[in-house]
Amino acid sequence: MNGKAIETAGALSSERAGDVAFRAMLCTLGLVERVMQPYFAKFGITGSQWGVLRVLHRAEAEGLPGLRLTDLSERLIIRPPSVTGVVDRLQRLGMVVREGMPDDLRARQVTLTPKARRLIERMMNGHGGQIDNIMGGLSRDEQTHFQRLLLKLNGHLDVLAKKIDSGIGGIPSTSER
Amino acid sequence: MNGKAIETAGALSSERAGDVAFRAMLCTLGLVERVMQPYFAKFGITGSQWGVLRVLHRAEAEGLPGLRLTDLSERLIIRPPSVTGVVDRLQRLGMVVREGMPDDLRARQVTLTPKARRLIERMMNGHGGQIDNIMGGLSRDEQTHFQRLLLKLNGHLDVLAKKIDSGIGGIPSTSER
DNA sequence: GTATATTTATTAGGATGCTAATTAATAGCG
DNA sequence: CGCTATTAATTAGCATCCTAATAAATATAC
Repeated sequence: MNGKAIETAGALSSERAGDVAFRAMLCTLGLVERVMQPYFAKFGITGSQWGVLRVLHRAEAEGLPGLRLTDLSERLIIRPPSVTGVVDRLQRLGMVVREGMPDDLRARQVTLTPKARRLIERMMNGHGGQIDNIMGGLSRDEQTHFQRLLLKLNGHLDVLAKKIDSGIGGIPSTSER
Repeated sequence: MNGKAIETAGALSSERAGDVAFRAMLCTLGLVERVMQPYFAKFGITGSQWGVLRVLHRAEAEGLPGLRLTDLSERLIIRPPSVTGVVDRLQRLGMVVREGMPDDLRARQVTLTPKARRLIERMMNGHGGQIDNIMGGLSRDEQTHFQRLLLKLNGHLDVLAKKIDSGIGGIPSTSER
């Protein structure tokens, strides 16, 4: 039940801005994934795996030696079971380690290995160029504006998502809106 | 190798606009999917399945009785094998039919069933409200602007994606940019 | 006219994401 | 203290997406 309705985002003149924007957004995201994929493949990992490495790298910069699966779940905005899978594969690749935590035997801390740190170092170099490559369709000003709109939209979506998570509210059905 | 590196899109002040925008975008994608999923589930289908139904509905409006798998692949911007899967499940749900084409025995035409048309009718009613719900984080003007930026970025990404598809170019490696 | 190339669709195998249900450990309440 | 509720992580089962490899039919080339 993973919804990824990507469609070419042509406007039918009769449609509202929100509608077109919505479809354009899904379309954009599909394209971004498609363009990024070969890039990550060159380093032998996937985009999701890079996400984990990146978050762990950031955590280190914050002074944290590692993160629990739950922390990763929160920072990556994916559910715990999904984290388990990605971390499993990263562990198989020798990129991370799962260590039991003394003070809470339920939790496991995920830590980067030296191998992962070397990879991150290597990837960080070309990363800016790759992003520029992707975002190059927009001018600097447009990128800034785009960013502002995205962050605002994200704030809104975050509220919606949290409502859904807490079971309350969710989505107003056709009849009650 | 499906890349979906969603991360919370916080800006580290030291980062460039493109970088933040890029992460915000991935983050948005994740949130949109998460919010849309329960909505589609209420109708017993997934977002991807809705994508197919919607495209077929549009095709009908264009006077086409149905579309080949390849046409769906192009319009949905997903690879043919993925289309096969989604259509399989829609067929199992009794929403579409695969018909052999007389003039080209390789191709199969996918057509909506009356059941699908009834569902589409029903979904179309609440759909605008759902989109408004999602896009409501932005004002009308912002939505319009957002749309403009997205379409522009899409044009750019389309070029990149086509380059990758044709094997030419691809991604400039770290050293050659 | 036959051999090769391209197109259409599918299968096989891997990675992600989700929900629901489980297991184990910690917290909290009476 | 002991029973219950919550939290952390995992497992099981679906649905999507992808790439690579096949099978079948059509197009093209010589």
